[in-house]
Amino acid sequence: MKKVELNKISLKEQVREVLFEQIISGELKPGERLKIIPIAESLKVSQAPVREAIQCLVTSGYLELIPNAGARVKEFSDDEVMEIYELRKLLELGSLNCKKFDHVKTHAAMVRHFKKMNQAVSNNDFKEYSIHDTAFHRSIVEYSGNKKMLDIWDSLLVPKHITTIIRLSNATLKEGILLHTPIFEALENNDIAQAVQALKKHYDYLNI
Amino acid sequence: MKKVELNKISLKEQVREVLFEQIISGELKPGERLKIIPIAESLKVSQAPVREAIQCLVTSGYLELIPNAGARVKEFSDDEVMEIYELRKLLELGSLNCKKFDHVKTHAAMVRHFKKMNQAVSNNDFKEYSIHDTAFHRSIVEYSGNKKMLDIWDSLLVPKHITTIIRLSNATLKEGILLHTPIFEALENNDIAQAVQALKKHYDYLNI
DNA sequence: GTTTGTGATATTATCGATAATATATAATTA
DNA sequence: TAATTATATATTATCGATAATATCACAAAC
Repeated sequence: MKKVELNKISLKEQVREVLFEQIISGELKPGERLKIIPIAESLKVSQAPVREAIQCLVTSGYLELIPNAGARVKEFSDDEVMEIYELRKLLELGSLNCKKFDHVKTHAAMVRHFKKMNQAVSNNDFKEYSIHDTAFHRSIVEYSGNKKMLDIWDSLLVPKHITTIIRLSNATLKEGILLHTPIFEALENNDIAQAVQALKKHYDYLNI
Repeated sequence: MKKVELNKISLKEQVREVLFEQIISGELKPGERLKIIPIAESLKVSQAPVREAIQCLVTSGYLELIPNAGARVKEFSDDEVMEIYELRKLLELGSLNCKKFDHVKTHAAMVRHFKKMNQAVSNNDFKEYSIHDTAFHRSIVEYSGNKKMLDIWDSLLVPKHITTIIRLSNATLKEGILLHTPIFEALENNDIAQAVQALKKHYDYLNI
């Protein structure tokens, strides 16, 4: 019988996933340097796949490259964080106005994540809250019908995640719930204009 | 005296630039495969820098990677092109509404490029027209004050360039001029709302 | 005539070594 | 002591070779 190996992912890709996980989990902190040989040894691969994985993460904007001095986890200034939020707002509002925007699917996803967000508030579970808050917003862009738009929205996620996970408190969670309610209520009524207003208010509240 | 070598760019970066140039110039056509060893030999470098340059271009979305079968110049479907235009429209309109948007600098740049566009129409120079058309739109995003926004806008440029350069005719050039005039006239009067309307009309004309 | 199998070839993915460069430490001078 | 230089060490950038995988052409079977 022929030996079949489906889904055999390249080492480069596997290394990239490991490093990505370490970046968003905070195990690798902003500013921290990534050294090729130690990483290669710990993962029991040669330098090449590690180098390539790092290159990918640099191009994606998660790492910063200092020539001949390696890559570090990118640090985001307040200005950059503000830029990223501005873009998120723009993309989410733009998604609502896309011709192919599917408000039914968006609303269904929102109901699901909104419930989880409420549970997370009860349990004081910041991480869980953060996950569903993100998914809530993502669903708007997801059903815009514009894949490239979603790619770009996703690319803004890591810096957002890194910089906000620390600042969450129970009070902000409860405020968060209040900000999201009007958005999917508007979509429940198939009122896009109203949803746009509610989303604008959400971001206004964050001074964006 | 100590020998200083400024601007010594890595081979990977140099290879990336060469390949990038070949992609936007059309020398490498959509769908065409990039083979590492021939490229390495022709540029007189080893495989590693070529591989890394290709990885970068894949991550940037200019090339497509088929595992164990190399990279090809990405082909863009009509749907994808439409998505890209939707995003351009969104980013340019969003830029006009940015807090830090500098309409004075934008207008100055526009005047410059508008003149060149008119010259290009007289000379029937499609390439020159295309360059200044792009620069015209880019200046809106450039002076939005949001660098990340400009990065994203730039990343949409290659597919746009590849897919439109072919379709230009003298008639479309003349139409183009008419579409751009109201935009910078609005900015001349410091009327952002009017500029937004003019830009929307421009994209409406293209059915976006 | 179409499908399936087989081997030859081409190409990518990965490897570990070396050259180029930066960083850290010690020695030297003012 | 502070600044400078020399030396040692660490790390990246690049290299060319090998292993793994895909592609192609052609023969054999149905």
